[in-house]
Amino acid sequence: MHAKREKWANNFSEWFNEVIETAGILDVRYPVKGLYVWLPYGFKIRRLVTELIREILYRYDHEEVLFPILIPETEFAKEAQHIKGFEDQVYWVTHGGLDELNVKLVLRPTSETAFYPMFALWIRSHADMPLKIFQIGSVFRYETKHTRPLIRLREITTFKEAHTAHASYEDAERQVKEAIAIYKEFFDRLAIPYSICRRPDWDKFPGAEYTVAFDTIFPDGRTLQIATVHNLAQNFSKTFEITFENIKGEQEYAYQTCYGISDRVIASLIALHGDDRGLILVPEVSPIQVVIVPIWYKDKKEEITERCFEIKEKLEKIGIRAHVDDREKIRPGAKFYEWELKGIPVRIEIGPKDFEENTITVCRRDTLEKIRINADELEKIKDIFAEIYKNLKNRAHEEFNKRISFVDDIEEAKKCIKEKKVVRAFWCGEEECGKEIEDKVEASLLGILLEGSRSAEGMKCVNCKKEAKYEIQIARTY
RNA sequence: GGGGCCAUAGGGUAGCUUGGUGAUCCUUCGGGCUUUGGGAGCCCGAGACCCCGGUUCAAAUCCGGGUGGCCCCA
Repeated sequence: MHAKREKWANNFSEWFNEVIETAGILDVRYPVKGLYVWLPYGFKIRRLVTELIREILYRYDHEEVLFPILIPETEFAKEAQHIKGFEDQVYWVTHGGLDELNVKLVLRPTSETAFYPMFALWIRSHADMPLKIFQIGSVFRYETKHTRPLIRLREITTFKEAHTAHASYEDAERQVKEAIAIYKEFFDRLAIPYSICRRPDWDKFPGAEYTVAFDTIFPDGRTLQIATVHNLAQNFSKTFEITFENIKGEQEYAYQTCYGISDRVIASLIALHGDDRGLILVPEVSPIQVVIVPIWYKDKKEEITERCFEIKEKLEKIGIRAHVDDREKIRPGAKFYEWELKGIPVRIEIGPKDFEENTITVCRRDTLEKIRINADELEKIKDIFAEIYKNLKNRAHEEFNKRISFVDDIEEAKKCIKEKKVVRAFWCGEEECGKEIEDKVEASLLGILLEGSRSAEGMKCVNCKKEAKYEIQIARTY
């Protein structure tokens, strides 16, 4: 059994905005368009999510750094494709006090042009590589489209970007695969389903040789790009003079990759697991994993409260983040709704009956199922976490798969898109034909499916009917 | 990229056409008494016309501009 998902399914946009505010994630009333305030509860989720990616990146030998937010125009404009891709969406700092600056500064929209002049100084020989570093911080983009909390921001506050340099193209290719593995683990642990596509050339990162992207599917049928991995080859190293002495003693340009994830992970976490009662958090990133609500009864009040705190301590001893909600003015029912809205995976109730019989009443947020267990069997809570994770993951994957339609006719593709589906079809690989597909179905060609794709052998292109080379994914996007 | 709608207490609304003491129900917050196994009841209290300019004796209301929000189409 699960709580209803009617509003979530039918009126997603409203549901999302409401939950973000009422659950205490963001305050959207900050007086600048596209900028929002992280509230304490949202900030805790954000911290746990960034800790998770940090842990994985460290395990894969990445080192963390922090670069300045301002980039001089002279560096920013060096790479022709890059500036072309970003010039219409950067914020400029043009003045220092009343003086006009000689060299204007951009608020970084991404940090390649901040990192790479330093790479040129740091890298001297093949022994300095692979160089793998990352940072977590804000980037700024002057979005002209409709801004949305966590989805389309003017300040992306949680941009987790990694930059690497390598002594060979092969090693950069290996790094692309490693980055994909890192992101797969990250999203898997958050129970977020995704597809992995190689973006078409006309939609790759400005300055990259190619771009691989992770997309998930939202309840309204639109896809959301949640991570990208770029092979930069030698494009940036040539403009930023990042050279190294190779084994043969020759100077060579470095091979580079970069990859990033934004606040959209948290948007997905909220959107994909929630229901009409609010959030449902994956236990690993829930600021409170177990909330304990005392059910007071006349003369037993103090003993029951005491028991609650004993349980909390025992839970903390076995590594569970627990909280006792002992607010006096709010009745238990109101507390239940509030913690459900916030997505706390497990609630424990301790009332007079539990007190007498040394039991606790355990309620799961995902299924709302209530059971009573012995108060000495707290290890069982960990099993319940595992079950919640598994259940959320299965449910999200089912939703994801339900949204995908396999199509071999362009009219049918158009129809499916209209019905809020994500389309998979075969494609000849020609750019002209690909753009024609986008025009015809009024959606974006997300790219060539890299994982879980069907063989294109003997298949025909969905549009031109010539020999197909790849399976592609087409969708309306955020 | 194009078009439309909107802004009044923490949230949701009425008032605006026809300028004249800013109201309402539901809610939020503070205080008090009774309560507590799924959103408690009663009493008392707090809190608002988005910003800048114009018209006017007088602007929430009319006019201009700005900022912010939402929706539809491409």
